[in-house]
Amino acid sequence: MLTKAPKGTKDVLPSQSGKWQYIEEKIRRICEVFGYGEIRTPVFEHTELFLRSVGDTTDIVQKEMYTFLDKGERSITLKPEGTAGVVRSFVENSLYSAAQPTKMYYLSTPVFRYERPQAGRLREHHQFGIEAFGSAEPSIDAEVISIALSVLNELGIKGLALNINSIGCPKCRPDYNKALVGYLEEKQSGLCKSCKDRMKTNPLRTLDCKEEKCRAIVSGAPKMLEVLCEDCSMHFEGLKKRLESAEINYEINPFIVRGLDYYTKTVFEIIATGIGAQGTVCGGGRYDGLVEQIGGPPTPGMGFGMGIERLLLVLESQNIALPEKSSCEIYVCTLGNAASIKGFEITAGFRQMGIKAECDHMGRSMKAQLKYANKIGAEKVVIIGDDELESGVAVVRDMEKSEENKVPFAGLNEFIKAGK
RNA sequence: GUGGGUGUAGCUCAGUUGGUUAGAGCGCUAGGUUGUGGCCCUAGAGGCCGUGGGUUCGAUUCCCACCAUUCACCCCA
Repeated sequence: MLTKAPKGTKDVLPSQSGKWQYIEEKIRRICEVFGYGEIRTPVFEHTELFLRSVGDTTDIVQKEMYTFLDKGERSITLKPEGTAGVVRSFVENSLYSAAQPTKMYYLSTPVFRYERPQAGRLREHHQFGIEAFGSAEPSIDAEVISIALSVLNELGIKGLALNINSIGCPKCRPDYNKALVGYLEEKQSGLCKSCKDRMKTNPLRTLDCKEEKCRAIVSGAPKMLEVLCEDCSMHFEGLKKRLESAEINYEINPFIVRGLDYYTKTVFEIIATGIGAQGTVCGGGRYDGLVEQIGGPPTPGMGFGMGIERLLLVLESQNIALPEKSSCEIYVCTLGNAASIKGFEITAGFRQMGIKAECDHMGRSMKAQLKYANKIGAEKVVIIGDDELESGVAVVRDMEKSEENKVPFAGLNEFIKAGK
């Protein structure tokens, strides 16, 4: 137990962290191009924030949060999603008083949910996310969605499906809910138990029930898209037009509703096949009432979350190899104590020039040192033994070509630099 | 929270129809040159056969429980 990471958590080992860094660099560049600035918010927030934003009837809040009392008796929760903290910060720091829109991203922020782990699901995972405040125009919806797609394209991922839908606004959704509940009540006897509950608490959620019998019933239900109010309908049309003009393929999926209460109008998911049952790599939507609900001025918002671990699963399933950095440019091989000291000095000199250099720390034989140098992918090896110490001239071996040169100690830096 | 699968070396896995010292490949360490890597050869280190209980003369093997892990449901990134 002592030497076991908690259930649903994973170490990112040095052999893997290069992939993370590569992805993160790509994402940062794309966000910059789109004009989004990075925001970092705390790993934990007041529990109240999530109750109010995510919604206290949602599964996330009801059974998945890591909540505890701190020593000052405050109820604290490890963030179960990325948006709430950013909204809180937006309000707290009065970012709404600057020129709008406010466009922000967060990267590899840890997110916690107490769930049973499975393929593509962890108790701690990491998200890249976008939040854009202040614009009610579908233009920003299209921009946010295209950021997600840019990231996926840039990484060479193929064959993902963009699903979009509109779930209306406080003006039109109540009417729809009424119509939906009316329809469901007629067919009530055929519904599963949880759908019967959902009819009362959150009827929209029946739309994405996985039960065969429910799906059959729900497929005949009235569609939100058919009863959107004028405003929502125009918004959705505006989004579609912009996606089309950017040649972004999408599918309208009236059954995606999302499990967080704050969504309005646009919702979307980007779905991968081939990484197990949890195929949603990216999900998000518009949240026009959220800022106000948290105590800020009425401010529209739009955003998404993307799971880094799921992204890595997709890359793996599509056999996309990410470029690896060369780990060692120069290995300094030394024989004996005096040479070891000189080698340490020479290694330090290389490092000061920004060259990736290593030396022996194991007191190994020359043969073993060369084996090791080969194993870590050293491009060149500088060899220093008694002869070299005496003459002040080192042997520089090119590992790939198996060629050797004699180079005076004083000229080593120049020689290596010239060879690069 | 519910259901199924799996737990033998660092990793991937054999194996014991219940019987003395539990195996392979890879990896690791050393050697095969007195100062030269990759290939090859040799040797070595490394296992409470997940944990606890039961059956038995005897359990890593059979039974039960627990734990871990994995896949799926619920839900989500």
